[in-house]
Amino acid sequence: MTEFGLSPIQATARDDAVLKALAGFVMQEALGPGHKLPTERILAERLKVSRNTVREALTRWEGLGLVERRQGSGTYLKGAVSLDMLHMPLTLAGGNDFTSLMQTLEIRRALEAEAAALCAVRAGQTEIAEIARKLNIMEQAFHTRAGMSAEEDWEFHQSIYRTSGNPLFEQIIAAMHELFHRFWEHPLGVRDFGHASFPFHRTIFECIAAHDPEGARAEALKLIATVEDDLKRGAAKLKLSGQK
Amino acid sequence: MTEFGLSPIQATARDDAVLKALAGFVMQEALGPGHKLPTERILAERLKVSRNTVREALTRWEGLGLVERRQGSGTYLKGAVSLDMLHMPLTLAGGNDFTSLMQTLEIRRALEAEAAALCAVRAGQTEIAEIARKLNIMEQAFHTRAGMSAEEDWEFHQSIYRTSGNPLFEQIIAAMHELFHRFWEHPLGVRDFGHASFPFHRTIFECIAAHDPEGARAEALKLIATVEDDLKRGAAKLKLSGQK
DNA sequence: GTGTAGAAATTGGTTGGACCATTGAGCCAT
DNA sequence: ATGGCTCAATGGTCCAACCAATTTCTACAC
Repeated sequence: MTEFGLSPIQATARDDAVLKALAGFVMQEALGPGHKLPTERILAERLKVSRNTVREALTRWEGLGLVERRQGSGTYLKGAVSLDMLHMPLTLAGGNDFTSLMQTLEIRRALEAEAAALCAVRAGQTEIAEIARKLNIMEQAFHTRAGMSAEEDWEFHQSIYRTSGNPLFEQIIAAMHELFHRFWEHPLGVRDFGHASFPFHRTIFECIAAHDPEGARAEALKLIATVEDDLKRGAAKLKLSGQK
Repeated sequence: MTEFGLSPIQATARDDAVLKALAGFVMQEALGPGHKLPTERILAERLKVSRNTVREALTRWEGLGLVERRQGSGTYLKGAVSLDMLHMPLTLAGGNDFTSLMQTLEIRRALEAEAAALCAVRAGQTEIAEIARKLNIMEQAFHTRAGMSAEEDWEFHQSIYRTSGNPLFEQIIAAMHELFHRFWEHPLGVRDFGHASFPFHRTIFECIAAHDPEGARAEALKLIATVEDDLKRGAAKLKLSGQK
């Protein structure tokens, strides 16, 4: 079954060598997200490779979302980097129809419920306070801006994923989120999209604060159900065009 | 709610333009995995960009596992490419420890249960027959080879994901599966890994055939639980090294 | 004719140097 | 202080080579 961990050694692997050295440097210097790392020219000189090679290596990290390049400014770390890191690029094919939207929600339904349950189990006082903070910000934005609180809403959810203790939840759900919003270029649908989900944010939080995993799971499912409902209503409203 | 579709316009985005053009070319020519795509030099000439830029673009695709470069031979497609693709690089920090294994299982627990439930709802006679076939193959392999049936086991599960009607399940769980097995370089753990999960394959199938979504979900959860249990037992068995 | 070793062409990998576009810091006049 | 200016630093692009692995072609021996 196992395909032997033997990777066919490549005669030329300067890129990887550069990345390994750079990862070592990052760990040694204890650099974290936001920190700026050496100039391409400096790296090229220090590592005794061409600047072009350095660029290809950094391009890989950029593609992995580990690093952000700002022209005229520098290259900055965007995530935690360590030597023993596993990268698993996943490419999802999408379609622009109602079905695809629903499919992203089916994934979210499964993951969101599990993350909420895990969060309820593992959240400590600090994490609960943080989630409460995000919840208050979101509720306030919701009231002052009459429902326009997508940004704060998303941050509230993210704090839950993080507290689940499993980084994969945040990464995968974030991908679903992006996939969903990429198809949502046309807000022709329901005008008050998201209103129905509002009350469940607080009920989810209360279950988490009470360390009630099954309750949190149930409330998360209810929340997703309202979104699915909104979506179906929107699709029915304009079932004239773009159905296929 | 939307965070303003205004993406910070980037003056320079030659790389992306190259990839977009190349994706269009691949679709137009109906190229699939294994096919060879134009030389870097030719692409540079045709697209009126430097070969260097072409290389950075291809490096991105290579990092995403979409393409494979063979020096002296050419660049070959390794996966399906379409214009509307979402690339989601998953990064799992921490390396070779027990925690990472468990994290992939937490994701599988959520998705596997949901997929089984959806499958029970949506499976028709044809799909049920196909799943039954895979189940029989797997059970036979299990008995004749004394438990070594990982390949057939996986195919059985895949047929369930496909029948769920949502391709995202198969893609994401496949990623988790690969992630899991990449950590599993050391079968030092439990000798009869997977034995405990065997009976639940048939119970899951029976629930699906009976169109019982909640039953299928429950059985899927039991199956994952046995795997988690095996894993914990294996970890306890060699808790001397590599625990951190 | 056939097979094989070696030359030649092809192709990705690397190098070094140059220039452009953007950013940010310092400076100066208002 | 503020706004605009210059100017150095930095990432982005381009070019023209050359290196290394692979493939293809060719000529020679049999």
